[in-house]
Amino acid sequence: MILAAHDSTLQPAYLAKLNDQQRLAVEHGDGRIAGPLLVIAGAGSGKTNTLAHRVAHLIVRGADPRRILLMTFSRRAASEMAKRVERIAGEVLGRDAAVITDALTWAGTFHGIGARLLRDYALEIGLDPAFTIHDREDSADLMNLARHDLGLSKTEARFPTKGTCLAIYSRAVNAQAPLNEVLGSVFPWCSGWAEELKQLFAAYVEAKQAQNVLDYDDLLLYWAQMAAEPEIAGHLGERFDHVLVDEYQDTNRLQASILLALKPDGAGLTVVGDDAQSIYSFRAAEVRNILDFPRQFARPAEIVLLERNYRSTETILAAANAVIDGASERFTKNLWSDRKSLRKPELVTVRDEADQANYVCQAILAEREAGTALKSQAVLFRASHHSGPLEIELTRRNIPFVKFGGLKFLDAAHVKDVLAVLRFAENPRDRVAGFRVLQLLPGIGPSAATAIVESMASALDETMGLARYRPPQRAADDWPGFVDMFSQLRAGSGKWPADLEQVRLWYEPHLERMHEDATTRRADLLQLEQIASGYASRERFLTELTLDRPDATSDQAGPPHLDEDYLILSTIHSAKGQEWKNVFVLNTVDGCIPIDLGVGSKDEIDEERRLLYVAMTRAKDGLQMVMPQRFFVHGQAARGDRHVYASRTRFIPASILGAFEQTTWPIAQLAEGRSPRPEIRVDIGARMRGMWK
DNA sequence: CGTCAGCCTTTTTTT
DNA sequence: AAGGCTGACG
Repeated sequence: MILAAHDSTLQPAYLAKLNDQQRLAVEHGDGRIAGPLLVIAGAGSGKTNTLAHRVAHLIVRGADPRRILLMTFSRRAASEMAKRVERIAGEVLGRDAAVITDALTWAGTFHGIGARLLRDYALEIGLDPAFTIHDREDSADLMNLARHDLGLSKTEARFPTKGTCLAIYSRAVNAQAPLNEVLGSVFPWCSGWAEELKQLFAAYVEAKQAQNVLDYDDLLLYWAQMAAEPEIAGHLGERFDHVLVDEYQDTNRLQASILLALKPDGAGLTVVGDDAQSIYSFRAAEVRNILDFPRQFARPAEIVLLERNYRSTETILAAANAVIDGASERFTKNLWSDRKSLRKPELVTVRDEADQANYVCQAILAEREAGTALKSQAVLFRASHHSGPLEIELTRRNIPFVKFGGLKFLDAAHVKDVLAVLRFAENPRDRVAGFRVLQLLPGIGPSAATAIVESMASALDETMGLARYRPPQRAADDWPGFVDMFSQLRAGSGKWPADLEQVRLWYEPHLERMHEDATTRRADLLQLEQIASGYASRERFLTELTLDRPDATSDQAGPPHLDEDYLILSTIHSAKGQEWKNVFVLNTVDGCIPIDLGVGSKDEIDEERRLLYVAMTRAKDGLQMVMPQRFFVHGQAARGDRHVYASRTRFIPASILGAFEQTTWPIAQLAEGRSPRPEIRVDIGARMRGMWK
């Protein structure tokens, strides 16, 4: 033993801080490569902490950190994990810990790790290592090109849109299921197009290969294919002594097959998750992955259950347990906590979304007066747009906030434009990028852009092909400047992030020509330059930005500085793994959660229930769930704008109301002796408008 | 060929 | 409420 100096009979102090179950998980194999381990970790049960301890323990016991593969759901989670590992290992190893944990280089998301491995093995699997990665929008655009080429956009009956096509493709890849099965079970309204879709997907795959681009799914698919190749599989598996996976309930079949290929006997494999928090089945996540894990190997996995919750008060947990108890199928038992509290979670009835926004604002400010920083409070919601009215109200009242989930600033047209220029320079075969960039020039539309891209593809050297092209008369003025910039970027004197500044300077005149609000947009580009300076090279920047997009939108409220206090707004999905002292859940009504889309199969409804459970279990001390009674619905030409009335979410039936405190806001409505108003309401405003329609 | 205006559908969550 | 497709105009 290399680290014999550390007496193994003497327990390191960090182990004493864990409970029995946690210690079992940490000490499994006691630092050596052991059989597979499954940790079922309920919400707030110290999951991250336990996993970090396990990694630290492995290192303390002599494992080589460069040979530990740690896969988390987001990069934020990965760096958080690395920090904790360093702190824990530091207790034993002292100053050396920082050096040792710096060597924990294989920590990241499945997709991020996949991208790195594919660049590494590119030559062995016939891939050009300079590949660029398409995000979902880019993929959809490429799908659309193929869709047009095949004449599918002009069919008699409506062919599925680019987004739907991509969703079908992605589902089939990630679930490892045949097209017909996917169509039948998830996209029944597209079943009639099976043959055309097959053709389309074949063309899509060919286009990706011709252009040397990979989409998100490819990062897993190529990895899985590579790992299925016996010679490479051996090499790959040898590379890592320990493989640890967090949030295993949200992995799909493709990811499970990668793990199995990496460690066929499960040796050194640890997975952690909670089936009650599985909320990504729309992404083909497969709960069966975690349920079936123990039986997957010749040597069955050991199972450790973490059921003690350290996060929430008893009353919050009681309410959350009551909600999840209604689920039809479940693996884990109820969590328990000994954090006493007299305060039950609140169910707050408000009149409409405007009142909801007002209520939340005043409640948040009241909590802050009572000493809870804005940062310790969060507002969660099912769909990104649910927070719209609240965002307006927060801005009006000058309450700083940061929103996670939903549209990101990377999706803004001007940011995409600039990134497309960089990607086009990085990989001139990337047609989606080229197409977008070329059409920025006035006088160049779809057909000229196609011609240019073709001319580049047929030339030996892309830059030469570009330079040789004679632009249309109307584009003549802007053409030389563009070619100039492109050549310089291609020549790649390697000055990063100077490249980005050069692109911005070129782009600014176009920005002003195309957008009214050029000033605010330019601010975004400057922010992008800030972000860019944190990356070592153009390739790293492009790859990592695509795989791990900064998720807060820079908002009208202005990007809060790091030292400032700000409120957190987040979709429930993006709130995964986080916790706050005080949590508000918006729109706790049927139609919002569960969301009222499509038919809503039993499985889908179950997932919505788990979503509400995840939202509730984010709260440590205070939980308030707001129920607006009516919603304003736009559109529907026949009816015009109108109100619809909502009722309490079906996941909180009358039988469990006892777990909640029910209140109404504004309080005036509860005035003494005032009887409840009849449920008849008239929207006078809509009537007045209706008079003129 | 490029651009702009108007009509139609679609409508969640994310790597 | 937004994006995509079509058709008319320059």
